[in-house]
Amino acid sequence: MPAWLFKTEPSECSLADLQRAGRTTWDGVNNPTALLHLREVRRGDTVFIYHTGDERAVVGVARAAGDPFEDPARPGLNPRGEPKFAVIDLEEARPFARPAPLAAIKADPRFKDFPLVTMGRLSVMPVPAALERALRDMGG
DNA sequence: GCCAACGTTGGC
DNA sequence: GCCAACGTTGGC
Repeated sequence: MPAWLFKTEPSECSLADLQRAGRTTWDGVNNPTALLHLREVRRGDTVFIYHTGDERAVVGVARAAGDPFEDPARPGLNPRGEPKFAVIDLEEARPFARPAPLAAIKADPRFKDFPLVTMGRLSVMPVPAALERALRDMGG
């Protein structure tokens, strides 16, 4: 099952918020590359949640509750005739026993090509299977 | 608060 | 279509 990493500012939508809400629509992705990745997520996929700002750590994991769909709040088509903005529902958010800090991820050579390290502004990215195992080892 | 990286916008 | 200016993200 593919895995992904979503970034969020915890003051906007934290892992605890996701947990509290149960099933939550993940919206607000604007970056074209991030949207390309978001459209590839499928129901049941694993979604690691990363907190930006002061925390800077992968804090837990959730599950895609369905496939991506057009953002009802932002209708409109891109130049290729597809809906411009996509969103997805997440569920089953649960925290890691120990958050995996960005500093530890950066220090681990297995992550040297991971977009979280190499590409600061990407908010949705694929997590290769080997790195999914590495993240679970680090975090719980 | 600063800055690097990247995207977007608008004049030409 | 080019490119300079500006905006945004997010670490430091």
